[in-house]
Amino acid sequence: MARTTQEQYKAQARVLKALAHPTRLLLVEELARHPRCVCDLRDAAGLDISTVSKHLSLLRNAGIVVDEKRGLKVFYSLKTPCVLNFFKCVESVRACSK
Amino acid sequence: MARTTQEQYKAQARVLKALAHPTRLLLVEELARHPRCVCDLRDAAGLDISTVSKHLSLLRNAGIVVDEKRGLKVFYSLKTPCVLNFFKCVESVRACSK
DNA sequence: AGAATATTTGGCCAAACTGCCAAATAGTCA
DNA sequence: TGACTATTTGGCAGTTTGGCCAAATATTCT
Repeated sequence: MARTTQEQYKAQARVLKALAHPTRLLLVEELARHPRCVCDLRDAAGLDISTVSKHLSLLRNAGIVVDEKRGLKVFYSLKTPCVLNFFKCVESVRACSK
Repeated sequence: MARTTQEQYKAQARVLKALAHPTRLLLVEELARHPRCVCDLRDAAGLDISTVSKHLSLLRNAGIVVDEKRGLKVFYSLKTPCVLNFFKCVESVRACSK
């Protein structure tokens, strides 16, 4: 297998960075249950809706969620449910590092 | 299962954040092969040794690596090899999001 | 002790991040 | 069209990040 390049590390880091924020982890977990509109996610996060919208847009750019407009509302859902594996991974790191 | 708390999200985010940098991913991959001293890792990363030292200290604080002094050198190694699962996870996200 | 080597720490600076508010945009409905 | 709702965008302020250099620290060896 070829050595990992600097570009590959950057791409990997982009994905991890997108998830590396408490609010975005909460959003991902909410979306794991089922698709939600921004206003529902604002309630779940307890932040200004513009802040939530920016977090979602960041997750979309990272390829983690997708959005779909229905009438006035925009529904977000997980594009890559495999991202939920991260939760388990993180918990094992935290368990190991006790 | 109890709902994830804000504190838990913060703790999870700290782990992800520690990994969310190209240089630190490179360091982790190097350490996955075998323990290395800082000077070797500096060569692998191609950065100032003080910069590498700070990245390693950050990884140590996150519980991802441990250090051991041997003579003049300090050897770092993975504390939680399970962290390597992240590479696979990230690659699947990137694969999903094509 | 003094010289040499390996690492860490502190300081600096430019860039990125994250929250809020206000304004702009898009869609619905009377 | 005009009012209303949902979301996004732009801008501001305070904080964090990540690189380098210089200085401090720790260890070894003569």
